[in-house]
Amino acid sequence: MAVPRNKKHENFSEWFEQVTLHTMVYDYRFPVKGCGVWPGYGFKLRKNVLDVMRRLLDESGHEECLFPTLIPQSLLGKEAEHIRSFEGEVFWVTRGGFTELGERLALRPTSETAIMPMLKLWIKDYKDLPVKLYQVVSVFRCETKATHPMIRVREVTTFKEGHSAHATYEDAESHVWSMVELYKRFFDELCIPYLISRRPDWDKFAGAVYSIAFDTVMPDGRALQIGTVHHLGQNFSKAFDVKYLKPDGSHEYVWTTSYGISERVVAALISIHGDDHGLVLPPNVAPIQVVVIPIPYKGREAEVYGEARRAYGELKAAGFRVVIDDRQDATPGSKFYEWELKGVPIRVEIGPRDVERGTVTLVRRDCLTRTACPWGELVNYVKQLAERITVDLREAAWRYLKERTFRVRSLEEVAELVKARRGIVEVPWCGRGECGLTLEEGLEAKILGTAVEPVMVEGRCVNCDREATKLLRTAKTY
RNA sequence: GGGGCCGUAGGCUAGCCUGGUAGACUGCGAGGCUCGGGCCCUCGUGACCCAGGUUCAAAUCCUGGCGGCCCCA
Repeated sequence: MAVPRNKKHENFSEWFEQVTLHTMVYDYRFPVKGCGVWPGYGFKLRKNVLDVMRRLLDESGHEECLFPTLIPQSLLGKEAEHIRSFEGEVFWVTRGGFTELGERLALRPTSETAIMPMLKLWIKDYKDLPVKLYQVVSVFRCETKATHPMIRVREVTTFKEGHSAHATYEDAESHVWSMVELYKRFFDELCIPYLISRRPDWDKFAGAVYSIAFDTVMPDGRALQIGTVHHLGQNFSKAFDVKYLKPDGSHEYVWTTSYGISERVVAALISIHGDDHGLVLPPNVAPIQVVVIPIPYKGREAEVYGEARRAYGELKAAGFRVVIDDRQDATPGSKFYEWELKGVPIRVEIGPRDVERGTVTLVRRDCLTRTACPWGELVNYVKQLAERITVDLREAAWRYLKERTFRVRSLEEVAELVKARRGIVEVPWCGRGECGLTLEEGLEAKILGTAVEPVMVEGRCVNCDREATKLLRTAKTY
């Protein structure tokens, strides 16, 4: 493959598009703005990531469902605030064949308004609660601003949206925080670091009481929202008239929540771990975990290929996703290059030297270091190496996020850091919306919100100099 | 919302200013030679985003569309 070793930090956009294209993870050449294709290798990666999420949701009592893509205008518009925030970027289907439709149909921008009328049919009394469901679908937003492959698209192809309905505010509230915990476990498994913030009131999900969001920092220093959890209160249940019968015979509207992640998680995974050689994938989601490469030498071919096949067989039997690259028309060097680009976590090399010594050479993708492994230990070594790589990737990623998170006390400092796109900046804040909005405008940056975890807040609001009560996070965003 | 740059084989790109035969590298196919970090050689294959306009002649100039990148608000 004729790929120059792209410098990830020199031109991140280009690196991302080139690496995902050349590894067949994602092809952004489809001729519709903001729409990309997942070829086989990328689809497998995406599937492995989704399987982690499915496992976590299924274990927590969710049921996977599937709702229609088309939502009639009358339903989409039922919750006033909700529609107000989306209406500028909804794709509308107005015609079927040659005839105008009686009612316009929206390509769902998210599914609250498709799910609520069904909950109304499904929920009768308190025994039907809570309802916990999710679906993985495409959602559509006609982005007016610049689109970016996988990061800001018009068809979000991998929207995992969870929805729940509860009998009380408190039940919904506790569900919100248990979903925050679930998302933490999810990102931990993918070795993706995050900051969790309560979004400011002016930027919460349309129709929500409050929104909790996960952000990470990309290699160009911009923050990327990778997950959200919303407490929707009774806003949707009132708009859609979803009530349940209480034990005392009275009726009450249900309390709902919703929470989502998208292919942005895959984008974060690729961007955070990747390097100038290409992808670096955590073993648990890598489509191929181990590649075996024979290093033939004149006169020794039979032994080398034989031992390589033996290694392949042992690893396969042990349950690894393993391939053997025994192509005879490619040199070992070019194979190293290709499999590194694809991010395969562990490479097994077997050459004449290994045959003589009775060893196998293992190379880890993240740091490219070699170790010789005795034959009897192969499966154990690979297992341990995979765990080691996972731990090291996670640590390196968290170290990176910490290096990219700043805590300062003055307007000058935050302005400088934000303008230089150094990452996420935390500042003391009085908690008043007007100060937040003034900051957002003055800094030309997004206010991500306030730290969710307990933090010591010292100092005075960077905008108005009142006593600070909260830690405010801000950054340039996607 | 405003401004700039750009679109040439599968990938990366030269040519465009100054209109006249589209060239390299890589990939792909065949053959030979190699093989512990992208071997090499020969032959073959394959492209001017779309629609108009100007012109004897358009990849090149003009207008519009579609698509991409960057900067500013």
